[in-house]
Amino acid sequence: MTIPKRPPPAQDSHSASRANPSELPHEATKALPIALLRAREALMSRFRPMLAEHDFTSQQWRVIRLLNEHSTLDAAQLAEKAFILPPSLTRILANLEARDLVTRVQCASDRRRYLFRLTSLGETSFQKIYPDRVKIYKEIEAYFGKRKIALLLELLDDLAQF
Amino acid sequence: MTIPKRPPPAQDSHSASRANPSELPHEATKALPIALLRAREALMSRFRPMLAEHDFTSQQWRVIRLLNEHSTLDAAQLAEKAFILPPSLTRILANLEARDLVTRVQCASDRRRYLFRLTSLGETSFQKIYPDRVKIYKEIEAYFGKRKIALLLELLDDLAQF
DNA sequence: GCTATAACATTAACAAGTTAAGTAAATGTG
DNA sequence: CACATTTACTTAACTTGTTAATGTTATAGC
Repeated sequence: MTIPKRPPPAQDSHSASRANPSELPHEATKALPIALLRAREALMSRFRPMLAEHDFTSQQWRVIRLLNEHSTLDAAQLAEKAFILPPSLTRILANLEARDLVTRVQCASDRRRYLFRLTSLGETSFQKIYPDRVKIYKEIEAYFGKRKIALLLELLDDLAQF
Repeated sequence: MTIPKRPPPAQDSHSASRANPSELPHEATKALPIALLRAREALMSRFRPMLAEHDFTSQQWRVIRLLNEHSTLDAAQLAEKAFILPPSLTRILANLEARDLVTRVQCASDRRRYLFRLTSLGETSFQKIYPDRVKIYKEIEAYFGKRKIALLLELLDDLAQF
């Protein structure tokens, strides 16, 4: 995202520093949804350029990665695991099929479903990208520490139950 | 987002449960970026329908809220505080201006800049929505606890420095 | 003062998020 | 079997995310 920093505003006549008796966050920058966004962006700003060099978006990569792990998945399974809504997934899969990275086979027992699988080109792409991903993840670990990552994951999973 | 749960896959021939000697997350669902996304979505799935009833997206609402707090901001300040990239912000502001919720004034000392301000209609909209927002935030607090929220915010801010 | 450079906002082009509606296949009930 | 309902995926329409390029205004160096 890389929003450029600016010098502090010359003046800011009101309310930015007022009391907050309710103790609820009133500045957008202190709200939980934004904090989650900022933290995620800090990570994605490292992964995104790397993936772009391989001509993938982060969503496309999630699909590739899942198909590498599970060999075949249908659209609903991909949507759930990659946390991508079905309409987005339809487009992403169409893109990946057009690039011959993924193939679809209609499921025999339920013809509403399609099973997706990596092509050999898709597998090759995965193998090329994976080491770069590991490298970045290790940088995150080096900065943040395994313990804090584990703690953060725990809190996030808990919050996700809400 | 509300991705429907599905029964576990009938069979999953390989690698989903293999050893992971590197101790790096290999399942997409365990990666930090996805965990951040899931947690955020848990929150947004509450805010979004409420905002939609008032005909706002969460991004539009962030802009409205910031202009309520700071009375006037230029685009760069809004982009930084709302964590929205300039091209998106341009469209959002155009939308809000078209709906007469926000006005723009060209800055006299620097004619590249525009200062944005809520209209009275914009202020009214803010006042209508704010109580609903507080209500939802209190539900989050009730579920998650102030202590855990504070801890999570701390970790997220730390990670955002990466 | 003039020119090169930087900064602010916008436009363009494409990918993805979001909601609602649509199509086709499966399932359940009478 | 006929019919309504549900499920899986897709399409449509709109908004936002993302990168690159453009036009305009400020600023810095000469």
